[in-house]
Amino acid sequence: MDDISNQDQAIELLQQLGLKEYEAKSFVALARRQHGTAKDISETSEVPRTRVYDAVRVLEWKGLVETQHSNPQVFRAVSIDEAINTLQSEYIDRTESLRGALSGLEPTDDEQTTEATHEVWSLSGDQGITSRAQQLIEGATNEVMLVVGHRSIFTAQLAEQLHAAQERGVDVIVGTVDKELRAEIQDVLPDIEVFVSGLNWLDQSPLPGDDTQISRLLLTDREAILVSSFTETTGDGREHEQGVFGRGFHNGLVAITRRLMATGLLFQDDPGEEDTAVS
Amino acid sequence: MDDISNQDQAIELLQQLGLKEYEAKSFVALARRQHGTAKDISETSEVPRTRVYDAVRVLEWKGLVETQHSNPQVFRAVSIDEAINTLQSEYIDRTESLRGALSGLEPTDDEQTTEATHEVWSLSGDQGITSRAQQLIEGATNEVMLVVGHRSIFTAQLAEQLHAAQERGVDVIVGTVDKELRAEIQDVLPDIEVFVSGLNWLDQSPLPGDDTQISRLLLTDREAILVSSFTETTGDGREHEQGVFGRGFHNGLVAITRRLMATGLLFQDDPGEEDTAVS
DNA sequence: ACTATTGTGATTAAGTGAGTGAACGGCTTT
DNA sequence: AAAGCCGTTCACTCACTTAATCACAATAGT
Repeated sequence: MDDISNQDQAIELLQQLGLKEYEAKSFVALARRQHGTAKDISETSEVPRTRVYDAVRVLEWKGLVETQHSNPQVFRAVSIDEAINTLQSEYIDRTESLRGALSGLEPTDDEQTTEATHEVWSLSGDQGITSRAQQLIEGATNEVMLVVGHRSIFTAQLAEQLHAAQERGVDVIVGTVDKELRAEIQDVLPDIEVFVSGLNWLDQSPLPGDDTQISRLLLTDREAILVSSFTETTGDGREHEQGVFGRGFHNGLVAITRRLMATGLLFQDDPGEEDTAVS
Repeated sequence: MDDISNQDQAIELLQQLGLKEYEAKSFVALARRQHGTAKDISETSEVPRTRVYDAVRVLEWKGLVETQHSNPQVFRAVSIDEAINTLQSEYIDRTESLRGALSGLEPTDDEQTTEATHEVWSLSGDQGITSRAQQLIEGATNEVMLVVGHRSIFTAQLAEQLHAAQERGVDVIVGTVDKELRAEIQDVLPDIEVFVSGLNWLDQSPLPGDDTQISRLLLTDREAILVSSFTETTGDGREHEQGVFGRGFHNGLVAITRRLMATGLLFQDDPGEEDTAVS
C-alpha cells in the first residue's frame, strides 16, 4: 500500500531531479527488482518496451544503472546509497561551479540608484527569510522585538543570535503565541524577557477560510520589520514560507508594526483570553 | 572577457539546476546589478521585458530574489552564498526524500533468475566505477592486480583499500604508466609492489584519432576485472569515465586480461622503451 | 527454415517553453 | 482634467522536446 505511494513519490522526485518520466519509471522498476531485461522493466513500469532501451542508456550514462550486453540485455540498478551519492555529488558539483561563476561576474557599471529611505520587499522561502532575520538581529543596535508564531522557526541558531544580541547590550524581547512555547523559549533563554503575546489573532485568523499561519514577526531598532507566514498555496502538501521585509522609521508598515508590537507585547505579559491588542 | 564566459556558464548551470532560460538569465542579470527594475533586467539579460515578471516571480518563489512592490517594481537578488545554500538544500532535501522512498519499495516477487557464471556489465560515471572497484578490492581473497592509468584515480581511499587488502594477506600488485606515477604511488604504499607497465599503448593509443585515456585496469583473484577509460564524447568539455566490469574465470574478457596483465606487469619491472607486451 | 522475441529506428501526437503583441491601468505632464 | 507614456498582465503563436506507437531488422531457439 505504502509502497505504491513510495513508488510514485520516487518517480516524482527523480523527475524533479532532472530525469525524464521514462527514465524515472525505469529506474524505480529496476530498483525494485535488482536486475531485469527490457521486457521485465516494461512490465513493472508502464514504460513501452521499445523505449526502455533509450531510458536505460541515459541512466547508465548518469551512473545509475549497469548494463550486461548479452542477449537479451540485462540491466541492473546500482545500490540506493550509490544512486543517492551519485545524484548528490552531481548537484553539489554544479552548485559549486555556479558559486564560482557567479562570484566572477563583473558588476554592471550602471548607476546604482541609491536606496529609498523606506523600502518594502517581499521574499519567499525558509532559507532566505531565516537569513534575513539573522541579518536584522545581528545588525540591531538598540532593540530586538520578536514574536515567534510557530515553534518550528525557533531554532538553536536563532536562540544563539538573540543571546548574542542581548550580550552586546541590545534589548531583546520575545513574544510567543501560547504559554507552552513561552515556557520552552524562556527555558533556553533565561536572561531574556519572554512574553505571551496578547494578539490572539496571530495564532488563529478571525477570518474564516484563512489558513495562513503567522510564523514570525520581527522588529529591530523600531525601524526594520520582517513578517512571515506559512501558506499552502500549491496542493503539493508542503508548506511554503513567505514574508515581507520593511525598513525605514517612517515606513508605514514599520510604523504600524511598531505600535502593534508595543501594544501586544509590552502591556500583555500576563496572557488574558480577551483580545486587547488593537486600539 | 572571462566574465562573459562566467555569465554564460552561470546561466547554463542554473538551467541544469532546473531553472528555465528566462529565469536563469534574469537571475544572472540581477546578480550582477544587485537590484533593478524589469526594464533594467531586460536590457542586461536579453530577456523580453514582458517576460521578466514571470521569471522573477518564480525566482522569488524559490527564494532567490526579493521583490519591492513599488512602481516600478524593483527586484533584488539574494547574496551568492544564500542562493547556493538555497539551491543545495533544495536538492539535498529531494535526494534524502528519494532515499526514503526507494528504501520503502517492495521488491517484486518475480523469480530472481540466478546470475550467469560469467557476466559482463558496462557502467558509467566516476562514482559507480570507483565504488565497484572498491567492492572488488575489498572482496578479493588472493590477488589484486591494478594498473593505474591516470593519476586522478589514485586517491587516498584507494591507497587505503589496497593497503587493507595487503594487510589481510592478499597479494597486491600495482602498475603504472610512467615512472613518475610509479614513484609517487610507491611512496604512499611502501610495502606494495609497484611496477611500470610495459604496455605502452595503455597510456597512448597507437591508433590515430583515438583520444581515449585508459584510467584503470583492475583484476582481482584472476576472476573479476574492471576496465575504465575517460572519453570526451559530448563536447561539453567535461570528461566522462566509462567502464566494463566482468566476472567469472572462464569469461573471455577476464581470461584475456589475465594474460595481458601477467605479461605487462610481472615481466616488466624495469621500464623498457620498446613494446614487449603482447605476444 | 520458421517463429517468437529482442533491439533499433522512424514517425506522429502532445505538451512545454520561448518569443511577440495587444490591452489594461496607473502615473506624469502639460 | 485630458492626453499620453510607462509598467504590468494576459493571450496567443511558433518551435522544440518528450511521450507514445509502429514498422522493421536481427537474433535465438525450436
